[in-house]
Amino acid sequence: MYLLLAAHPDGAAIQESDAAGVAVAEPRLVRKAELAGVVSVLEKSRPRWVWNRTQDWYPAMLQAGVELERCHDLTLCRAILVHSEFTAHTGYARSAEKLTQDDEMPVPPRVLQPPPPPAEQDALFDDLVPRSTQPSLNEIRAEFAAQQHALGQASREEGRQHRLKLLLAAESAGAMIAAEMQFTGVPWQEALHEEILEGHLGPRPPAGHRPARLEALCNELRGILQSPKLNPDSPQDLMRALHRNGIEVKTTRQWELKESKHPAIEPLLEYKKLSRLFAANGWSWLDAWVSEGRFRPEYVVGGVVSGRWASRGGGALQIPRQIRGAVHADPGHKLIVADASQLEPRVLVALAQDSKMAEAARDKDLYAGIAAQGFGGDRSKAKIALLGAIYGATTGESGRLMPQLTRTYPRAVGFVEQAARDGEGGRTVTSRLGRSSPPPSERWIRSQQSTTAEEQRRADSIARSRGRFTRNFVVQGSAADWASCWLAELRRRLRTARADGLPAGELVFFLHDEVMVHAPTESVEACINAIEEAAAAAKELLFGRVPVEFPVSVAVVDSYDKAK
DNA sequence: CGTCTGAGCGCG
DNA sequence: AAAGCGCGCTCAGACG
Repeated sequence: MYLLLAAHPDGAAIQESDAAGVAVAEPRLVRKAELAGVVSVLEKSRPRWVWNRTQDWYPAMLQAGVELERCHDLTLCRAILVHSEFTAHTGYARSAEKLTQDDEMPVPPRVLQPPPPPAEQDALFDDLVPRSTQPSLNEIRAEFAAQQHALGQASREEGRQHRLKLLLAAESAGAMIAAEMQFTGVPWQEALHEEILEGHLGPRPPAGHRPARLEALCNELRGILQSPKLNPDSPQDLMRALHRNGIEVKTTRQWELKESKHPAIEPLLEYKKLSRLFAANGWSWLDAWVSEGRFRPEYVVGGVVSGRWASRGGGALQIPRQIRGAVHADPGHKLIVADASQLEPRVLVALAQDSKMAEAARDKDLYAGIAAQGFGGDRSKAKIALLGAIYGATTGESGRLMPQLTRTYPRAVGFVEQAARDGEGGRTVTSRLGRSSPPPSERWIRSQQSTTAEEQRRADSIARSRGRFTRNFVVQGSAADWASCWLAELRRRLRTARADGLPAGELVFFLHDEVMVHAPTESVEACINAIEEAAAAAKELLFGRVPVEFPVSVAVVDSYDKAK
């Protein structure tokens, strides 16, 4: 059962349709004030809600205490279907404008409208219905029908249609999970965060001032470098001061500074580290992003072309290890932090069906397995070589190890090499579930008409760059497919437990290949089972019964810094 | 005054 | 030794 939901001048319009997007009942108009109640009643028949964008509707419903099971996010699904190679031959994809590699927009609007301005926090029920211009019910129905039709035309070869359908469901589930996690928030103890800050920086300084510890280091540097007005935050200023003191660096990056033995280096590196903490995750960050013991970041599902999530505000996907101690479970609760070990190389094994590498992947530590098979037991070499293959390294140690890797694993290396050649040649590549890379950038297209030798060199460089992108895309994108399925399967299991009246954890954080569940202590064991079952289910959904393991490492902790 | 870019560094 | 993929954020500095 599909329920289409659209904004309407008086509130919202709801209409039931079949799987093809054909209306099977009259539309029903619902006033704003009644929407949450009506939706909550309709939810009992477990429909799939079809709406333009999850973030226009779902956050306000969560505020009103209404949780939903499933949806079809037309905007996210459109972005996938328009670009997917599995539907490239359909009228739907052909008539759509494509974004290119250098575009910013997630998807060009056709039926669907641009995003509304950010919602006002204090007008909850007004926001239950999106205010700005929104597609009408007819437009929603037409777009849904067009998407379902395109999906039906997708190639059935090798289960492609099924995989793409799965991707759309997982992406839509992801949108709901993102809204739910933002609503729930990451448990964050401000007092612990402040302790960490004070321990490193000293007491909170007045606005516009450096904390005591940074001030002291700054003065020390000014003395050592004989530069009384030095601003260590200015790379240019700093560079000049270093050169005046005979420290001949080309950049002021950490690794390059570490080369030098000069007495200024140690306090400088210390300054940089602390100044980063102060600027990026200091007291102002705490003021801006943490309230009532929760950090509520905004996730951007589909924010990365590969299918990974991005985030907006608060740097949610870059919580530094330094401050992870502030992420702390509530009383009577635990944090369950699970990550998929060495996800990308394992995904490569399954994609390439490399049975030799699959043997190595039977080891809980894949890199150790690889090391044993061809790198004389040297784990770090094995790791560098394999990551180099996935990223397209050509120089340095990683580049030197490539021939050895290729000899041992011709299928796995051949798979990423093919993706690289496709990208260099301007073709698109596709993840396991059917998310395709964007077509080449304008630069790539223009560079093809090069005539002079100089232009040709430039063109080769642009092509190789695109090759590295597509090489990585197939692996990163398929890993993102896996992670989306993992997340959706985990959510399903947690919801089932809760519906059965059992104590159940809540998903509170997701980071590419890692999830965090905040769980009542008595539910920890069940949560761990759910996490592991979901991982196994995700593998089977993507690859079927292949002899490749996707082990999950699970830590049950009070605070995030104790995981890993 | 605001907006943009590059450097640098945080995360996977 | 510091590369090869994907991001977001802050600051300095340049520009309009």
